[in-house]
Amino acid sequence: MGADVAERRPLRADAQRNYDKIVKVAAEAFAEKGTGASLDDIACRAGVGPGTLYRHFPTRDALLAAALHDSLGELADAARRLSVEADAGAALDEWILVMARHLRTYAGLPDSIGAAFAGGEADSPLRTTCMPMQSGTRELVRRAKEAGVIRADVEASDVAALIGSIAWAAERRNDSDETLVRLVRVVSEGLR
Amino acid sequence: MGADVAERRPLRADAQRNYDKIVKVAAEAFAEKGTGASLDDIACRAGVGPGTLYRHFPTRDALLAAALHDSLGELADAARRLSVEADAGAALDEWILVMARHLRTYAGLPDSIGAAFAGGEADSPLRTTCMPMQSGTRELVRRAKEAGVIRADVEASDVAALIGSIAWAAERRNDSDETLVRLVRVVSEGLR
DNA sequence: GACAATGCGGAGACGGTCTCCATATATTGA
DNA sequence: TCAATATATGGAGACCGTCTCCGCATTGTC
Repeated sequence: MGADVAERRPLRADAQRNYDKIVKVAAEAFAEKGTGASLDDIACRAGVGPGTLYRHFPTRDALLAAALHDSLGELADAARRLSVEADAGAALDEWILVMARHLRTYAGLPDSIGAAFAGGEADSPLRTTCMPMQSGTRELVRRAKEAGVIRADVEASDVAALIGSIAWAAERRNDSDETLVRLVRVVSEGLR
Repeated sequence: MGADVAERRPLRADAQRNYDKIVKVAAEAFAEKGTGASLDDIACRAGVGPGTLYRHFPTRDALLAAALHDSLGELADAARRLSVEADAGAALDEWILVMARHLRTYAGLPDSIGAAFAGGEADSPLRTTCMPMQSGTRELVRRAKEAGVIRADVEASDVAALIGSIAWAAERRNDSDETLVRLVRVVSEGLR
């Protein structure tokens, strides 16, 4: 949970302590209540005032990005690994599944990330943090197209949207991982 | 916009007038702001107090169901027409497209309907109103399976979930109808 | 015209978001 | 060690949306 950030000035010791505590509590709250968890409540549970929370994290997305920071690293690793996999089709299939599972970390995550990418704000912290998701998808789709294993009339952004939508549906229905796999397979097959 | 309802007692004349006006205004507001439009604001625009709105429509879903009432009828017609179509595969494909388009009537509609079906409340007015969506999907999937044109390991509820998720994604990205068709095709193909 | 029965409005409680600034704490350098 | 300064804090409160309650108004009926 080392949510340390390379900022202009290092934070004052007490500020860093608060920052870390807030991120830790936020991760728990998001896991429990979904991405819509009350921010004032998170501040309270972290033992700080609302003002403190909002100075460190001006928007909900900023806090969400911080809470997601570590696990997003793992996803970037997966992207690197899969992009050198020999079988481009199988690599894409696995990527889709890994992504879909990842988007179930918190209830509402596909919504939050979808909004961050759809909204105009290009410098949204959540968007920045989730860049590996986009770039990974783009790269793996590119390779799959190059290998001729998926149809040409589908864009990488479509694949990203489909992954998000599958995760959204699975969350809505509280699906088992087994069911998620079934939904993912429909999309994977449909891309062929 | 004949949102008349067969109730135990006919409404008093003024009450019926208010009811109709609220539904009319609500349809506009939902179209403009999505399913999350402010209810107090709808009441205000309809020239009634919040209390009046909440007595007629105890929940947001109840109002949404009333606003959707008419167009849902058209959908039921489509279901009837398609369920006697000779080509069961083509019928299912068209149904998926019709449904997906319908779910874009209001921003947030897939969310609202998804929650109504996922939530425990079996007598939710939105759920009741949207029954044709579920039964139509079930029937068309049944016929397609019988004809052997779609894979056996997919449930009707999976198809319903996939349709909703496509509509969700299309809304998020503000997709053109053309793009929606592309996404729908991926799912249709994936079911084969 | 009078009297139920029915329906209405809007004040206000509640909970969430987010801001502002007087106060408190950490850090620095003499 | 102890100012002096830079930095960070918390919580009161403005704002907005939801939803309820109940004194008052309107309608339908005899």
